[in-house]
Amino acid sequence: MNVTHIELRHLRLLQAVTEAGGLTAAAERLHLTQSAVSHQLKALEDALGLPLIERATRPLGLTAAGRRLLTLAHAALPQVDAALRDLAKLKDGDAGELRIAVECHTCYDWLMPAMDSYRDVWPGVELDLLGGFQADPVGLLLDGRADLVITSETVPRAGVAYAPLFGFEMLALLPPDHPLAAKKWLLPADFAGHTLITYPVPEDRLDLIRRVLAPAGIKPARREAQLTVAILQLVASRRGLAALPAWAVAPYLERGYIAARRIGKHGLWAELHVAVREADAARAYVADFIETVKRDSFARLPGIRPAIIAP
Amino acid sequence: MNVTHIELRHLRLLQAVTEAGGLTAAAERLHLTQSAVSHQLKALEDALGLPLIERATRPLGLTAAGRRLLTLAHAALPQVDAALRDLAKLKDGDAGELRIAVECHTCYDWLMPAMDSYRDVWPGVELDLLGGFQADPVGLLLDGRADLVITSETVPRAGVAYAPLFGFEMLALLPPDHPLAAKKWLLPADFAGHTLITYPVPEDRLDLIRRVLAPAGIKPARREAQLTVAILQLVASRRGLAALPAWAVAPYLERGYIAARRIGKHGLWAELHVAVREADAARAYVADFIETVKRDSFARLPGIRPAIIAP
DNA sequence: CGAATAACATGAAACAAACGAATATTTTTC
DNA sequence: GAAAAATATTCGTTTGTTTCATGTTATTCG
Repeated sequence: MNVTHIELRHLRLLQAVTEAGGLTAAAERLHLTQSAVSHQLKALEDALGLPLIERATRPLGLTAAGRRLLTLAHAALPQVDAALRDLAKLKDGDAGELRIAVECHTCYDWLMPAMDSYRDVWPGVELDLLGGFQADPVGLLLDGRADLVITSETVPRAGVAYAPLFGFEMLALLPPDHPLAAKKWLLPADFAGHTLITYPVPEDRLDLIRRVLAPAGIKPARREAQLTVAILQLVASRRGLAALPAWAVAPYLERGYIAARRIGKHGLWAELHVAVREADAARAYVADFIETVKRDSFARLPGIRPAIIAP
Repeated sequence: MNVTHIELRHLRLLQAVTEAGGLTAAAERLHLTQSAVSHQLKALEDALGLPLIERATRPLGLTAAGRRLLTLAHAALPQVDAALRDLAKLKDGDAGELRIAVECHTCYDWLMPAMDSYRDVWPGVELDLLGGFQADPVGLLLDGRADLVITSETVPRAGVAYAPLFGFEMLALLPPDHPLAAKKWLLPADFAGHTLITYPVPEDRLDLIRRVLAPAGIKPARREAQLTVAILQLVASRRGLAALPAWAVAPYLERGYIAARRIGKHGLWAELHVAVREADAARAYVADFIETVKRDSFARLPGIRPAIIAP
C-alpha cells in the first residue's frame, strides 16, 4: 500500500471510526463506502508502520498508537474547524438571524444544548425558537416567518433546500412487566386492543400509525398527552403503549421505569432534516448551524445514524 | 479549479510560502515545482472563496484570511509533528546515541541551538560532539567512532547514506573602507596580492581556493586563525581578506564592523550534508535529528537555501 | 522610460492517489 | 454450526496532483 503523508482526512477518519465504533458505521458518517474507509485506514497504518486499531476484536479497540493519534485529532480538529469558521466570518460576515421552527416535540431535548454550542461560536447571530404547533412549518420559511425548520419530511418545494440531520429509531414503550415485553420486537398486531398514547398531533404525523399500523389495518384507540414525561407516566401506569425516539427514552430505560422494544424486526426508523430557504443555504452561519446540530447530536444522542433518504 | 477540502498539506504550503517569502522559494523547500505551488495555493483560495496572499505586490504579503490560516498552521503543525514523533518512538524506541562529528568550524554556531531543540524532544538520546579537526570525518562512521557527520562532501561510499541540509553563500570579507568595497562583487583577480585569512585546514578544504582562486591560477599568501572572531578581527585591522558563510558574519555586518561582498556575480555557494551509516538512516531518532537541524537552520540562518546537489 | 530579469499564472498531459463495486474472508450471534 | 454482520482485498474507474511548456506580470537597472 502507498506510503503517503498524514493528512487531516486521516484524523477525521480515525475520529469517525472510534466515535461510530466500527469501519462500516464510520463510512456512513463520512459519506464513503466501507471499502474506502478500510483502504484509507490501512494506507495510514502502512504509512506509519504501526497498527492503529485492534483487529479481530469487537467492539473495536485502539492500539497505543491509535490512541496517540486520536489525541492529536481531538486537539487539532477543533482548531481547524475554528479557523474555518473564522474564515467563513471574514467572507460572509458574522451576524445574522435564525428563527427556528421545530416540528417534533422531542427535538427540544437535543436542540437546546446544540443551540448553546452554536451561540458560543456565532455570538453575532440572533437565535429565536418559534413556539407552538405548526400545521405547515416549511411554509413558514416562504412566508418569511421562520428561517430554519426542523422537519421529518423532505417534500420538494420551490425555493426550499433540505439538509439531512440524522436517522433515529422509534421504540415502542410498555410497562416493564407487560406480557409483550417477552418479545424481542413487536408486530402491528401486538398493538391491537391497546390504547396508543401520543403527542396531540394529527395521525398522519405519527410514524407508527402512518407507516406501521394503518397499512396493517390496525386502528388502536388514542390518548393524547403534551409532555414526554406525561406519556411515560401513562405507559408506566398501564394506560397504554407509546412510541418515542430512542434517545428520548434512554434515561428512563436505564432506570427500569419503562421497557422499550423494537417495532418490527429491523425497527421503525425515521429521519430528521433541516429546511432553509435556498437563498440562505450558502450563508456560513446557516450552514454551520446545521453542522453544529449534527456534530452535537451524534456526540450526544444514543442510537442515531446518518440519514439515508436523499434530501 | 477543484474545490476540495483543507488539508495539512495546505497549511504546510502556506507556512513555507510565508517563511520562504515567495512561491518559488517555497517550492524549493517543499521539493515541488513553482507551478505545483501556484496551483495548490489557487485551489486552496478557491476552496475557501478567499484570497490568502496579496498578489501584485512584492515582497508578498498575507491577507487577513491568510494570516488567520497561518495562525492555524503555527498552532496545529507542531502538534502534528509532536504526535508523529511520539508514534516514531512507539515504533523504534526513544533511546539511542548520536556521536556527532563536524567538518566545518562555523557549524557550531547553529548546531548548538539545534542540539538544544533536539534534546527537548528526544531526551532519551545521548548526544556527543566529537572535537578536534578530523582528516576523514566520514571514515569515523565506518570505524564506529561517530554516528553522524556534518560535511560539505557527498562522495559515495559503501555503507554511508547522505542527506542534504542546506546551501549557503560564502562571502568575501574586507574592511569597510577597503578600496575593493566599491565593487558589487569580487573576481578572482581581486584577491591577488592580499593575504587570505582562514581556519587552519588544508587548502583543498577551502572552497574559495579550490573552486575560485586555484582555477584562476591565483595563490595568495595565507594566514591562519582558530576562531571566527579572530579572523574577523584580522580582516578589520587590514591584515588581509577572508571568506566565511553569510550566516556567520551577519551580526558583524549589521554593526558595520566589516564589509562583505559576493564572490563572483552569482556568489560562491556551498552545501552542507549529513552523513550516517546506511543501517542508521531509517532510525527515527536519527531521521528526526536531521529534520530538526534543517527546520532550525531555515528558521535561524539568514540567506540559506535548500541544497541542490543530489545526495 | 524601456529592455532584461525574476517571479507568478495557466493549460494540457502525465502521473498518482483515492474511491467504489464485487467478492472473499473473518468474526459474531443465535 | 449456520446465518448474519463486519472487515479485507482485487481490480477497474474516477478524481486530484504534479510537471512541462509557455504566457503574463512585476521589478531592476541601464
